[in-house]
Amino acid sequence: MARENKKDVILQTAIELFYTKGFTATSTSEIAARAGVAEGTIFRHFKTKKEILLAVLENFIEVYGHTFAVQPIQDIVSQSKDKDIKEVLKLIMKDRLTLIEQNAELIWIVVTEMRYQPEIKEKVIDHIGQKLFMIMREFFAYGVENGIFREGDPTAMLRGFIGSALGLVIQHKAFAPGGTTTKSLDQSMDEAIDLFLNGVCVQ
Amino acid sequence: MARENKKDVILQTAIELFYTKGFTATSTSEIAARAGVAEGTIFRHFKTKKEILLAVLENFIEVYGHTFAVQPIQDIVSQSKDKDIKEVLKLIMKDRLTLIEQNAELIWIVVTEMRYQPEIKEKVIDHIGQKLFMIMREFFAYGVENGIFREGDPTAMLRGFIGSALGLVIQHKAFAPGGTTTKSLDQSMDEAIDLFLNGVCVQ
DNA sequence: ATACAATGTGAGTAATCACTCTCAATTGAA
DNA sequence: TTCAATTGAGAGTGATTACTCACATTGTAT
Repeated sequence: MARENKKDVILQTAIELFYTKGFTATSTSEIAARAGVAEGTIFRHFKTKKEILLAVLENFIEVYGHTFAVQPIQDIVSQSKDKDIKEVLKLIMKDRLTLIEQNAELIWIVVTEMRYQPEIKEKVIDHIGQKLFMIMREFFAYGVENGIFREGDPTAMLRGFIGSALGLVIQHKAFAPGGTTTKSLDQSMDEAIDLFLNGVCVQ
Repeated sequence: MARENKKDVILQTAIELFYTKGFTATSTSEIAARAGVAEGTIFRHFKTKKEILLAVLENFIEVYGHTFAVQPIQDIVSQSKDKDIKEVLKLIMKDRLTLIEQNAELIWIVVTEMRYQPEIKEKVIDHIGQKLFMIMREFFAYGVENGIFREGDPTAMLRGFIGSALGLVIQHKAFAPGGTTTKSLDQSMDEAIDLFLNGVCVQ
């Protein structure tokens, strides 16, 4: 019941509802009811409903602007000395995939609403896109230099990686319940990473 | 002004608006205004607003249930005899990617709304998912048998392929205008296909 | 304890929503 | 032409929307 708490509860409830129902389909009255606060309280903390979405976006940017982009480089530097570098790469990718999977709700909300609201799109591109692009360039450049990756456009590699991750997440989040999927997420990740690294062709 | 025309005009307008604004954010009055009909006319042809979305879905199923899933197998069977099979594969993938690119609006609407409306999800899984899964199993099984693909789960391969395509489409549809992308879609496709076939690692 | 600002509340508001209803225009068959 | 059915139209409906406002409660500093 602390003061700062209510804002967080509202935000968390909003994320849940935005994910399950969509932004426009979620009413402020429903957020209030589910958060256990009065509707007026929402507008005490957020000027408009859209501002809640923007807060969600900042949450997203915070997570992915830092955790996603900065950490893996530190990891790869500290761990790549004594281990097989391909294994380290796998670990890092798995770590990234797990992060994506864990924040699938945030990702979904931002990616979908990005298409409808240009301001969000710009923010995402500015804060995530460029940073991610630069980091990935480093990431793949490092791999290329050490003879792990072949020559190629880092953007294409990044796109492929994100595509693989998205495919995984979509399958598990959207199709898994009620579908025929019996494999664990961990196993699927291994397959996806292997496929991303080695392709489908016989070598 | 023909009778059957108005229904088509309404549907087409709805697709445009659903794509640019989202389903719930699009009002029936706006559809009516943009389609140049009275609001009552909409409900003469569609019982509810949701029924318009279901009509969009059937449009989607029609296109992808046949054109997308059935035809490529016929193509690969008829063409793989005398041509380099890897080239045939490329052609087919390119064809599929183009189809996805061309129907990106339909795909977006269905994929997003699928998450919110269980009935749509079921229909998509029943009509597209399973069909696509079976076809792809054949597709990759054929490749494995002929020593083109290595052993592996067709589902993972399918997921990777769809991921690659999604990454491409997302990049081009969501980021391209205003972004730093200068490459043609064709070139990006080649890169994506190459990456999907051979992976990022040095062989 | 008192004062003051910050936070919480819920009834209230105008606008908009999906949808209905009544009636006019158009159609096709006789 | 005549009749009946289908289709188009648009004002009207209750419900719901995001948001406001006057007031109650809380926390903090003096």
